[in-house]
Amino acid sequence: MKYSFKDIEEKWQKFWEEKKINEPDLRNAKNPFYNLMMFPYPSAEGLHVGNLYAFTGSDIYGRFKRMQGYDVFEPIGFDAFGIHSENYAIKTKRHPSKLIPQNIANFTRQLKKCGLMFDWSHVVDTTDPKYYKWTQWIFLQLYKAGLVYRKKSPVNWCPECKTVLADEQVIGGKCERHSDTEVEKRELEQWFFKITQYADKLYENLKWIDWSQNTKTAQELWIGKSEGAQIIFSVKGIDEKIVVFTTRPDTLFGATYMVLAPEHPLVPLLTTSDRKREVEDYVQKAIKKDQITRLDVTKEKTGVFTGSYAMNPANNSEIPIWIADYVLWGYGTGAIMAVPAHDSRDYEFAKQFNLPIIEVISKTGKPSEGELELYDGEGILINSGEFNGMNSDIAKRKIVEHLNKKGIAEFKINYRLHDWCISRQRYWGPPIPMVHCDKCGILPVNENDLPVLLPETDNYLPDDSGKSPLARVESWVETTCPKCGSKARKDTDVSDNFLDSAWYFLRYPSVGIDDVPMDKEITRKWLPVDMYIGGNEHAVLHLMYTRFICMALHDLGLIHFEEPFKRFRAHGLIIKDGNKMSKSKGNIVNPDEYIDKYGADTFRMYLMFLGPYQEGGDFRDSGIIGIHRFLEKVNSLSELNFTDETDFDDETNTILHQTIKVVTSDFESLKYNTAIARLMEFLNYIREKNITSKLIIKYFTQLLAPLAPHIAEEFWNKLGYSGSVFNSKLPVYDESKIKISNVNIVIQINGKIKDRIDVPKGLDEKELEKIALENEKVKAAISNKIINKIITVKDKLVNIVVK
RNA sequence: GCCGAAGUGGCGGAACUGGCAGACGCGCUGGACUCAAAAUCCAGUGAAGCUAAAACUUCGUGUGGGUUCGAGUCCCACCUUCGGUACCA
Repeated sequence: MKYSFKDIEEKWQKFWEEKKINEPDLRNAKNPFYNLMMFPYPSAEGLHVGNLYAFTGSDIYGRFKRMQGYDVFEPIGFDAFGIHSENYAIKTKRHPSKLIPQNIANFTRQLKKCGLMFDWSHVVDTTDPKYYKWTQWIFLQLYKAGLVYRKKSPVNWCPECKTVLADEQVIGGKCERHSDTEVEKRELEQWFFKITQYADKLYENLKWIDWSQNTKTAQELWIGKSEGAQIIFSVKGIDEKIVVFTTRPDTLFGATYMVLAPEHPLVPLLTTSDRKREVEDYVQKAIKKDQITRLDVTKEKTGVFTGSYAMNPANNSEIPIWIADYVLWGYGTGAIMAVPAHDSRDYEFAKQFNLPIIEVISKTGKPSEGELELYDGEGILINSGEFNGMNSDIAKRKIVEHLNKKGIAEFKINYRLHDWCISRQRYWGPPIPMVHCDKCGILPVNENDLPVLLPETDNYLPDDSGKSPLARVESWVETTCPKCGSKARKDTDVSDNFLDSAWYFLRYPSVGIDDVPMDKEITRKWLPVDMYIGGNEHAVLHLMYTRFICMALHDLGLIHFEEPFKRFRAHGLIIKDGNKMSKSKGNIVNPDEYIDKYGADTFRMYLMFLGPYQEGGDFRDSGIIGIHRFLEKVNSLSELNFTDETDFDDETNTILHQTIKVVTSDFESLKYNTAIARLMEFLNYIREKNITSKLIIKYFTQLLAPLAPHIAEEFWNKLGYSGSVFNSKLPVYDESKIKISNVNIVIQINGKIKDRIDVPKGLDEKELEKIALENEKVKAAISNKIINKIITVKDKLVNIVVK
């Protein structure tokens, strides 16, 4: 019989939808399992193979859990606000409010063909006022908790997007959305979320959360916790202090100069009149320099002397104060003590400007001979007064303690992480729910007045003014002060798209309940998420922001957990012809074509067969046919006359139960490629042995179901079972049925294989040895040699070592 | 530069705690079926050597060393690719 995948897939998709097979009872489920995948941005181009790869792998896991008896909730939604959507709308000259619903409809149509176990009754669309009302509400809760503030500071400005960006959205000095647009620094007043207040918790929890290690490492590096000390340096002849941060207080005696970032506020004060011109010149240039050149490590160091000197508190020596752009205003205190002997950057700078280099750490405890080379490791202190001879790790503590008594040093932990700049000067996002009143200042909108609706306007293009297009919609901007009632103005920025996605999964189970963002009881039942699968490109974006938001909501008593995901696994990337799939490379694959040609089951399995799910794979058409043939063979099983046989020979039992065992554990560890290989082997066996037992076919169908849901349902039905195969329980393997009576052991001489023979399982070492020595090939090979020793491994091998 | 992952047939990839390298699939070769082709089925398929054929021998998991009776797997040094990060004091 022909494998008419089209009919089969349509039939079962309809069945699932009509019977609400994939809609668990969220209030009464006994055994909840929340299976989450990263919701897509609904692009106009439609569903991408990358999306489908991510979804399919997650879906297989969800279906697998379901067949283990869980009530699985597997929702989907659309991350439809944001610059990406808006830029596309601008490009194609269609208003985002018209374009996005079309895209969502198209995505929905495509997704419904892919055999995914979505609960379509709980869809989130971030642009729906019923959703973004609560996004704004979360903003207000954080504001009330003191986690939101407004500050004028140098922020990242993308000249292409014409908006500010958070640090996480600047990739290598370029805009996340425009990989060839350099981000500029602009001094603007913006809203920030105090994510740094949670820096330590974000960092520490990484030690126990069950996430892919590479994701955790990325976050660890981004948060960049470093332990050290702050030390105060006084300035000669001026009543000012310079505070520095260092992780190496043990090298204090080797500090031969200081460096301030060009933006440091003390710079004008420290500059002597004779140096003024040079310094101002340098500062001007440095600030103007774009990020890329400034951060280019390979270029020569530049800097300028201020004319002032500081006192090294260790030995009261005078050290010159310099300004250089290798010191960053955004990190630590924006000033350093430079220890050229033991820091590569200081070393380079000192060489360039002929500054003194004093060795204070050496491996031996004695000064190095010959020309002094950079050494940035640990060691023994020299040239350090009373601390000489001390180990650097002890000296780190002692020196700070010593200075602390004088009140000029303290231990300090610094983070690389910066506060999250949340405002965007764009149109397509939730307006920030704040009001500016001349009398009362800046106030939050009353919660009862939410949502602050995004105004309809055709004049939504961003401009270079540093103001959002919303500022141009006068009628919308005008409002009344929530406190005094007089005329006031709405905040005209919208919030970052990553705020929308920071809490979408909190909303899913409560979709349809409109008086609260999250129903308490349902949230307690379903959250935190049991399994989250997604791309690692969000390691320091979405995955960091969402942890912060949950921690904040937790501390506000709004949710009962601080870590949103019990498990997170990053899937690999699909590449084609050695490259990431992208429009610019012209190697985009449209899943529709393949699904039309081979069916969703084939395409799903093919994607999973490419390689280990957590490592990704190389997309090439040629392999699809193999999976399609496999499913055709599966389909042809339906021509069998099934028997009720339930007693099988040892071989069949062994293969059956081993297959169940291995496939089940492969599903659990997301090794879908080997699970598929196992099922292929099993099918080959069934065909070779002409097995017609209904029971065996049933087990096979169940194991196949998570991978190829449509054909599995069809078969389930053909076997005479009613309802959905996904309401059945996966078979559990029985170890006692795995009977191997004979094992194939290897006989080696000096580690080289001479023969392979079948012996009964469980023979002891002596017996194996005897068999090996009686082997004809062995006899021939060792005839006149002396046996040194014999190594036997039970059920595996005998190795005869001869001279 | 630093951090991480990986390098296995013609290709995608298997190989549990060191113990039969190349599972499974693609491709290719030969055969069956066919007027022929496609599809399907059967057999073979790491390389070299030696054979009429088989048997057999040698080599073989990026490179070079090492540990071990035995290394794709462990250790050291290096090379390459991919990903992340980038003057973070």
